[in-house]
Amino acid sequence: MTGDTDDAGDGLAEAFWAVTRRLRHRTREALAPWDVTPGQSRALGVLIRHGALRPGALAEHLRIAPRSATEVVDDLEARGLVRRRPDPADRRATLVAPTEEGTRAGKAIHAARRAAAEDLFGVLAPADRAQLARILRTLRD
Amino acid sequence: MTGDTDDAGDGLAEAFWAVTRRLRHRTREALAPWDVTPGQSRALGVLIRHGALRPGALAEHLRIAPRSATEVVDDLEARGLVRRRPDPADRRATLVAPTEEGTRAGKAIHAARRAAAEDLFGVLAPADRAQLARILRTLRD
DNA sequence: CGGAGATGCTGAGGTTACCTCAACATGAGG
DNA sequence: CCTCATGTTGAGGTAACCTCAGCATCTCCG
Repeated sequence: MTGDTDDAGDGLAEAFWAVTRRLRHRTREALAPWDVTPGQSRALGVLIRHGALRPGALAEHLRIAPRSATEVVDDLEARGLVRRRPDPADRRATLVAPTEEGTRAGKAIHAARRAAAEDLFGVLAPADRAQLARILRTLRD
Repeated sequence: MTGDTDDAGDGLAEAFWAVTRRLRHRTREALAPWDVTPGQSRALGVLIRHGALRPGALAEHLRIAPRSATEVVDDLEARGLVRRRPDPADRRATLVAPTEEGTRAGKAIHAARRAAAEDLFGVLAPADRAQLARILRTLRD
């Protein structure tokens, strides 16, 4: 009953994890020059895409607890990549926004991340690349 | 120079990460009934595949520090899934092997992990599945 | 208008999964 | 047999998360 999918399914998951590991490894290397943790770079990316956010909102985007967002922001602020300012609309709240330097770093990081992926997927023939993109989109939904 | 790969490369990496997250999420859910950490299940898998191993050798397979393997083994031993016995060939060393129950749990975990992947990749048409497997193997090497 | 309760941030302190370093027992070669 | 290498583990550290409690402020309702 399952004979026709046995090794295809099995090999698929295994191969997928292997490729994931490779991609993660390259991404990590590509991000090394900026000396930011993956969590920090994710946070910076969110802030650049969304503009100023409260720590709580940032936490939601990152799917971490609000208290943990405080820490990420602390770290990014210590590196001069973001700045806290009081929220004019609510005196309890704080708005976190990338600094000039943070925006620059964030964009460079994004580019490096993309380049790392490009480097890995670059070995594929254009047709395979299109196939892969299509299949991955199917799996994503 | 890069115009022809822009959106393909970009979408690819993004889609790949999205699928990875989905797969990780399902795998985590599938493993929940056993209440073992990913690290523990990896270690158990290695021990089942390789038979008795010294902590140091286990650490190499898991790519963690030897000291950390001691901890993983402690946890698995506390759950009754592995057992330590003196290495007859070297009185400094210890051999770690799955118990009967550990072997059973390890195999069940492996099956659950495979089923989770099968569940995700199962939405693909057989031809797509074959394409994906081929492309992933290319990327892996 | 004046509480009562909700909300936003953060200090304090815990957990997990890793790490390094040093101690101790044992092995192996000159 | 003495020295140096090796295998495991205790002690203690770190990073990235967590919960809980406290304080300031907002919001709404009577």
